[in-house]
Amino acid sequence: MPVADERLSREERRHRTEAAILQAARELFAETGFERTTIRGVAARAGIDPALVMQHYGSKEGLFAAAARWTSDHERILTAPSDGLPSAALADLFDKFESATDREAAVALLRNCLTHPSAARIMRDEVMCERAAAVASALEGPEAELRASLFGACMIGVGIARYLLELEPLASASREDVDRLMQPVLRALIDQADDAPGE
Amino acid sequence: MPVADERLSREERRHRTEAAILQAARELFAETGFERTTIRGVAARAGIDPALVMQHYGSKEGLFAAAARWTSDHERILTAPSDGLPSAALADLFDKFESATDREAAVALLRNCLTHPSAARIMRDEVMCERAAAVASALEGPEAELRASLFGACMIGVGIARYLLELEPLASASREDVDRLMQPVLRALIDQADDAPGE
DNA sequence: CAGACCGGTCAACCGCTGTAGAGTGAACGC
DNA sequence: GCGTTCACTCTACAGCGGTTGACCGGTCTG
Repeated sequence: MPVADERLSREERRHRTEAAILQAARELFAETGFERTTIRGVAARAGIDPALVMQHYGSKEGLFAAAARWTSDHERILTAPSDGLPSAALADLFDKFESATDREAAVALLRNCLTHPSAARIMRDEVMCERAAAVASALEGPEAELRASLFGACMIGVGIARYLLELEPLASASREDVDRLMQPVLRALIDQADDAPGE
Repeated sequence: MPVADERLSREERRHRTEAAILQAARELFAETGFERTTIRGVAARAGIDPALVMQHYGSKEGLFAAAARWTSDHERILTAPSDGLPSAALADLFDKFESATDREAAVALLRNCLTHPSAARIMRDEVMCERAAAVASALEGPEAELRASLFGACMIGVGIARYLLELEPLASASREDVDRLMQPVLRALIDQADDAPGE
């Protein structure tokens, strides 16, 4: 008894089970991390046989790679005016972690990026690196790259504290309040052109 | 062949092997995380028998609890004047992660706090909660707790980006540069008493 | 309609890992 | 000196988890 006992075309069946597996995998990777989620657990949640997971994704690694994708639009940051950059970056973060469709995948990636090699690689090379470059290009003044790094670091910190560690009162605060309070924080990194290094 | 083939008192031997086990455990927990660290691996690195680890620490959980301790002096933050708070907090972070003795334990805790339940608990309850309270008590104006949360979030972010993900150029930047650039950032959270919520 | 095709299931393998228990020899207290 | 204690080792167990290959039954194609 796979996806449903309706009579469906092969193609349609395959598509639905792949989606079911991916959904289950995302949930478990997000909740308990890579090591503690088992193929059997994913299969059970998806209501299918463990071997089927292997058939579709090859290995647990392959499953994770398919599940923990970070779909990001750098344009939103690139096209933002310099003084709208904090809002744009925060909105991107909020959208991702409060979207019904992207949340699990984003949490799955973020939760594992400290302990799982390939998650760390994606996080470092595909997410942070490109975003930092986008931010840096928008910054003026000295040490643009370093300030962009710190910008990214603060964003990671807020994401982890709010959505993974769920520290209060940050986790329950409204999106607007966080946005308002973080604005001057991030702006401090943008407007440091005058505070030249002490040479 | 335990600690060394010298002839030592039992007490001394016990003490030395416990230290060797703890050192090996800290390194591995810090490098590869809790799940990928095996008792056998720890024992091998310490040059002793796996069963000995169990005898000393009871279980893998017990070993981790002993290895990932966060020794922090909140006084440094509590006694800091309001405008010296950023420096104090950053200095505390730097000291911990650049100290030869504390680094491994701190990395071990931080690396596992997203995937390991007890590490998450320590991080949330013992580290962040107390520190946030200390920071909040130093803040004035509305939303002190929320601003303290964000303060902590940024600190976590910098720690993770610099010492775990090792994002460049942040990871290689000098302590002084990071301190200088982060000062106005953290100060923005402290000095927001006037930007009252929009009511 | 017959044979290939393919999504799906079942049962099993095999290596690894946490953990337990019996045993050993040197250090300790008397 | 002598029995006890204790750090330490060896061996083994039991369970789990990723992965595999044989098999089944409905769907597709000519």
